[in-house]
Amino acid sequence: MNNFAEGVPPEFSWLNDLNQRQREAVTAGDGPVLVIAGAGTGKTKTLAYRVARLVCRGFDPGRIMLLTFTRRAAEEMIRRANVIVRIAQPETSAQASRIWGGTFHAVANRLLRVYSKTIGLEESFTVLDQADAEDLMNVIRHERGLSEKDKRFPRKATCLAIYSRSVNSSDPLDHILKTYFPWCQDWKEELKGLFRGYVDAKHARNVLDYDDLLLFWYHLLGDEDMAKRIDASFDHILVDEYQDTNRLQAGILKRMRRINKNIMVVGDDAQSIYSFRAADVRNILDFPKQFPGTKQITLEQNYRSRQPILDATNRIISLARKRFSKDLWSTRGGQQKPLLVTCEREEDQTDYVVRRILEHYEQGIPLRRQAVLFRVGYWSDHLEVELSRRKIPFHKYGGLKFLEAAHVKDLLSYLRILENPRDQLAWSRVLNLIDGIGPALAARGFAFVKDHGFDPRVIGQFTVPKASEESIRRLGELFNELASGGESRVPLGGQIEQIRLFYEPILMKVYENPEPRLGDLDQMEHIAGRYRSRSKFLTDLTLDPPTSTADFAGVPTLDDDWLTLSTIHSAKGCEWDVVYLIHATDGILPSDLATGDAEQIEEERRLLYVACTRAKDWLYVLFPLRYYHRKHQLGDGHGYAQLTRFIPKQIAQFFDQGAVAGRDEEEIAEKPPHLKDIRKSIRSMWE
DNA sequence: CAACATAAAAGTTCG
DNA sequence: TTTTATGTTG
Repeated sequence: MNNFAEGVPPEFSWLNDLNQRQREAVTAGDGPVLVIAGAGTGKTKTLAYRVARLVCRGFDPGRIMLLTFTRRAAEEMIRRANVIVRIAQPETSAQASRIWGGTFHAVANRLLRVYSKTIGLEESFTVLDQADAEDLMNVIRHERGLSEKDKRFPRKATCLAIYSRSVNSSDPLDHILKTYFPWCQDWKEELKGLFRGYVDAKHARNVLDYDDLLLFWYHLLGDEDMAKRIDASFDHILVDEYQDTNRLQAGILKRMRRINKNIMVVGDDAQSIYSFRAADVRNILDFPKQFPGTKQITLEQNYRSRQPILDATNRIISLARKRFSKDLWSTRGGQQKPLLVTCEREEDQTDYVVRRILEHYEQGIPLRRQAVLFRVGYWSDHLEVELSRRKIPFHKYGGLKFLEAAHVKDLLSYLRILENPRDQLAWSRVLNLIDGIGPALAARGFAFVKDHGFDPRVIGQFTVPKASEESIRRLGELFNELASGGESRVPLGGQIEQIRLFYEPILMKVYENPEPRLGDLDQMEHIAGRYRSRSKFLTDLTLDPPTSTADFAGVPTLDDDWLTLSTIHSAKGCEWDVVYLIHATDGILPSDLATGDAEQIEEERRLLYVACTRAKDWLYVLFPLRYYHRKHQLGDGHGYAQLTRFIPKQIAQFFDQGAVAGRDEEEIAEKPPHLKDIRKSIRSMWE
């Protein structure tokens, strides 16, 4: 341990920012540590300080691994750690940015590219996103004749879900089928065959899916020498959101720490909301068993929410079946209870939310510090329309992603071919786009390329019907320019430009409404401008897909201000001054799709808990009584919808209650949360 | 063999 | 509403 020069403030001066428990976690010595951190208890801060302290004590940042749930979380922690390091030890040259930080998947990708040779993986492998993986699964499904109508074999998405759960939970297929996919039980043998075919197909195409990233990492560590080598190259491992890791991830950590036992995991069992990804709360509950000698620290002081909000959220979670008992408390007092607002119709809910947003805005809370949360992406549609109409800027997180749009996938397919010519999915996409070429010809075209040593340039010589001759020749020319002379010759931006020259006429013809799609291509080119390497660009897009329009817009200017709309899942780890939870309706939260068994319902309860604990000062829980356009069947159509079952009477009393009726009627029985300053509003019209 | 038309069925949350 | 299997036509 280097202790640097005198005159530097002793480290306890910056450790004073922490409470005693946090400090214990930050300064914990060697060995396994489990931190149970309730919502808003300074989890990010604790991890950032821990990283900073390790760096200050002389650990090489390149030998620290920080696993988080999103890349943004990792970047934020590393940024904060860097700031602290620079204050604590201005003379150090240690850069926290050299840390191995990111999601399990992203770190796996990085490790696997280093060790690819040892496990018989070609370094140029590409990563399939979910849609690609589904498509590939579908190819095998057809090949094996499992798709005839009378068979009613599970659809591609279901097949992949079953496969994925098997991989991630390390449970036997039998058990998975019985528990989660009982209607597919009769297909056990066929599914096994399908999965074998799927694994082979990925191998042949030199691609990995998301699950493979973890699986290959796990198996890489299965070799004892290799495991020792990798173990020895990381002094410390820190894991955030441990409650949302699955068995496979736990297995990886176990194998990463066979010798060195320096591992700290942080999480909150009350916020476990990813069981659909095979996350297993037992991971965090059993951690002390997996790592004997674990030091356990619980953080209970909440720095986020005002006490009345905590009173309500503590009650909500207190109804959960089993949990690590902890009661959050805050020194942030206040009188304002959270609000429970009954709305007559969805329109009333929208009106109410928009009005409150503007009021808070005038009160001095910028849009950036307000957020609207919902269970499922499309439930914000109505609100989005209204926000656009009123020109209130917003960014939406979660829900459909740009990358899933067909035209974006088209464009990326050209790049993927250049990167990995064995990627048959990309080939069939690109070939099918040419008029007159369908699945059969595309397959022959791929075989043709394969017979010529996977050189994409030869596609120009592939014989096709007259109508397609010209197009295929130009495709050959395109690849000729881009694939010749190594990657460096044409910069990524130029590559995309040339591809667009070829692709845009096709796009105009194939899609009915091409204008907004052209705009998306502009944005793709714009993002690509930030990358030098094509391979990095492609993997980044799949491992860290842009989740909102904000990611596309690049660095926002300072005076930009926008409201956040987000699914509850994407809101994890975030906080806002004002939070509006819309559609807190039974049937939506809990989702009708998730009321199968008690465990699923419990998870929906935690979802509500996560949503409510995002709020610092103001919390609004809204639910409309009536739905006209029923996107899902809510009970028996005509009846009234009901408030979520997770806020029964005895809990509702921790909320102030209000109701909103039609547009023209006034609010009834509601105590306004603050006095409206009408003069100020009127005046502000002219500012 | 590609392209379009038709009918039925499923439909979340994310890396 | 979108996806998926199948039927019909050029």
